[in-house]
Amino acid sequence: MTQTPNQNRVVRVIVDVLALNKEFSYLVPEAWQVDGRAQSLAVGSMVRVPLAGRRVSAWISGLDVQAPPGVALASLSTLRGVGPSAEMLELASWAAWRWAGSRVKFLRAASPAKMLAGIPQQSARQSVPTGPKDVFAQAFEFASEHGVAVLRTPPSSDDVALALQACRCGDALLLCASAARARRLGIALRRAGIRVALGTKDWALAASGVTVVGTRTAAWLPMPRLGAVVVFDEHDERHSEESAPTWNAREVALERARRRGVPAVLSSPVPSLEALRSGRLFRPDRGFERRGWPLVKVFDRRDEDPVKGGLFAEGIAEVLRGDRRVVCVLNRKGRARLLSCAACGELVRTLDETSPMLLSDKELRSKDGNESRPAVCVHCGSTVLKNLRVGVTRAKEELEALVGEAVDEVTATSAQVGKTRVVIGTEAVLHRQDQVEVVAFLDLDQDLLAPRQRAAEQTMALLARAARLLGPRDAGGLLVLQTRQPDHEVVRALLLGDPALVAVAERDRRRSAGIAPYGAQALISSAGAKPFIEALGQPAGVRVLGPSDNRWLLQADEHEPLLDALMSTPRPNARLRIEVDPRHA
DNA sequence: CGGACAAGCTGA
DNA sequence: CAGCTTGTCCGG
Repeated sequence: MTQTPNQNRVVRVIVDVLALNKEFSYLVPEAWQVDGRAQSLAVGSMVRVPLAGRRVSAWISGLDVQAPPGVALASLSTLRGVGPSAEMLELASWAAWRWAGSRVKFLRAASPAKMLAGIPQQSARQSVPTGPKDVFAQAFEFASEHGVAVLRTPPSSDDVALALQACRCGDALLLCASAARARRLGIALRRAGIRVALGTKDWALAASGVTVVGTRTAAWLPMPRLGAVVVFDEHDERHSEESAPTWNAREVALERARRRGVPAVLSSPVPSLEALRSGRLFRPDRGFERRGWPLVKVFDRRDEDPVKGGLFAEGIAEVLRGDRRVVCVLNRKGRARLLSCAACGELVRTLDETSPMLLSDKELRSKDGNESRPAVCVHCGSTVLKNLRVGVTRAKEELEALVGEAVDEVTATSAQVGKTRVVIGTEAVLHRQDQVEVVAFLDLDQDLLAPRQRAAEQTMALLARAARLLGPRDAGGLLVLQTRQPDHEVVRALLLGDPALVAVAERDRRRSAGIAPYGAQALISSAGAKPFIEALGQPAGVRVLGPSDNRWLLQADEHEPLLDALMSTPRPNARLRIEVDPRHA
């Protein structure tokens, strides 16, 4: 078989059909050779192709390929426009492996929403004046040499200064956890004279070669002259996609930086273990960091009169009354009730003190059912246990009585912010309110003891958000915690302004449980789980646990053997959900 | 995914 | 047995 050497006679494509994990070959129409369309075809170009009697969108994955033998090829239908670069195609393939998902999902994220015929390139690279030789500069210096640096900054740290530091390396990819924060940063950078693409709507601008600011989806924007990566609040769960594939923007950005050989800086007031494992930690001096966290006041509720002790600790009224703006947080996620001893105030917990036990049939039982004992306090032997659960709505009434004025309730569904001086709500209230002087966590134990693997870490993240709302220590804000666990590492970390305490405790927990980043897990569920597990067999280095509740858990010491096995196992013709590194397992 | 085609079910 | 539903296969 002969082939004309310089013309794209046959091309390979990835069709935009989620369930089709296969590539196809097509002929380039003769007419395209004449009018120049054939010459403008590139890997990543978006086309339409006939497939099984209909027309579907597709990405070119290979030019000038050998035609497969014995197949009558159809021709490309239309040239739609510019698509992701060959580099982004490869990144999408990597992400499909990393999160055991469809490459098509990632290619869609990397493609423009509106079709473009071409991209004009920006003129010369922008220069940004050098800044002070601070800890930001040190982190970038290290990352330029070794790839990744982790920057532990206090909650109210300066995003713009860090972003400018990144821009000194060239076009920067700057990922934020929320759209509001990304917008604020983008506008500030534009004001500083930096050319900025803000979010996926600016795909064409990004492709022309500028700095990119956005939320997790911006990790997929084209950046022909990428010079540095910063992930702000890298610990924030909003960097992870909730639905499968559950990809994480920090990991995608790191891989992108690694492939380009550009520095990546992960910044957070409470760095994740994933971050701490991927690069060296940089932080400002202890005094500076402490001053970046607000003042903390802990109400230790173990010492209280067990009969009188309601939702509010003795002495908290003085803090909540007055003229300061107050936000009270009471999370009532989950249905689990929480018991405490009416005599000594200790919480009723499992022997390892990690999760609450509930009363069922006059017996205490752990949530997983593995542990049970008579309804007696293990600390003092009292048989009188009381329910500590109070919902936000009732708490609001009690709070109104306590402070002697009206209190607004703010929930995730109520769109408006609270108008009263004192406001109460679930953690959603921390997203809504502004200009707050006191944040009081009325029941921190509920968060600390939540039946989730990462409860301590998530609580710390929540407290960091509250701390950001309050501002640095000299702003005069106050963080109030009501707890029966004043010695918990989260509480101590806050009192000392030292988030490392949580990281150390969490590291030990995860190491012994074999959870990422000290191991790899995948949760297999839905109707197709059973046939999939059967087809998977027993791959080397992978442990298959379950089924429990029709879900299987796969474990491995490293990601590679697990992900390779997931990728090479054929998918059954049924709904299948694979969650790599699940947050609750 | 969605069309094609085959096998299975229903009703008169 | 036509006419319809449900299942399985496969696409260039």
